[in-house]
Amino acid sequence: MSRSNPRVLSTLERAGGFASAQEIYRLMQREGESIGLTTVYRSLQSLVNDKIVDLLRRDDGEAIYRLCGDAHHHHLVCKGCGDTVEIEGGAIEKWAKVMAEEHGFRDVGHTAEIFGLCSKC
Amino acid sequence: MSRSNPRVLSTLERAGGFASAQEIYRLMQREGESIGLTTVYRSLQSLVNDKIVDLLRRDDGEAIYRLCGDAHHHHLVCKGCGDTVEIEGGAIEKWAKVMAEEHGFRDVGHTAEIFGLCSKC
DNA sequence: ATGGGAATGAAAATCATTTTCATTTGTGAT
DNA sequence: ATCACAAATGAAAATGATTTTCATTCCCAT
Repeated sequence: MSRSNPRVLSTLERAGGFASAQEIYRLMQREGESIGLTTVYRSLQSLVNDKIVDLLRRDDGEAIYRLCGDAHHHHLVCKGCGDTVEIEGGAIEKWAKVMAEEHGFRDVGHTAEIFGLCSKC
Repeated sequence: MSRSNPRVLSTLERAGGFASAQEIYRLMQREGESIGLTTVYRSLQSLVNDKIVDLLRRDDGEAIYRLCGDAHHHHLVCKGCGDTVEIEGGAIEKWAKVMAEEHGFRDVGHTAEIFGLCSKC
């Protein structure tokens, strides 16, 4: 077990709260921080465990980590600049619950993301 | 460019219409079919291009391919047995559209999956 | 100081996926 | 049938993210 290296979290924040492990590593290197890739991965894992960051996937399958508030929410992501807005998904919660019941599923969770081009792109 | 090897599609069907490239490859081997992993990947890519199968991601980032009907729809996936139900998502379409407009996004698409335990698991 | 557990990181291992490239196959023209 | 050329195939190597190994360093309580 290991605890998160605080510089990793602070770098993720500085990156706009949205980056892959590799990107965070490169960013820290560029800024002259001395850290190993292994530690970046371990710190991010631990942050995910502690539910301080969310783990999403890029289209190519690469893991991206996103700093999150406490509430359950969803993302509106710009395909152009990667800008992300946290949005509320009351409609989804209801939909998921109804669909699950209808098909006899229990213990359900869900994912929902919207992606498009933001006004700037 | 290359066209899809029909045995790949037929194996995906036989697998319940839901499998990763590696699984399809192993399955074909077990059944004595002579095929290369490369061809499996190429065939699946081409099927995705032709919109005959959907490309999703496992939690670990591995690509999974799922045979699909024509209509836009979502999935209810069992975490236990992998069983998948295609469900309709009218509520989501509306939600996505509203949220996008609200934040000035255009050209939007979305993903939404529900996962849980089916009645058998 | 000192002993032990936690943290670190370099290097190797893993694993899915893609690329390269030489070979085979299919097809159409002659 | 034969030749020519494009498409398909697959073995092996390359790539790239992530994980594991393991030896070293740090830190803290005694």
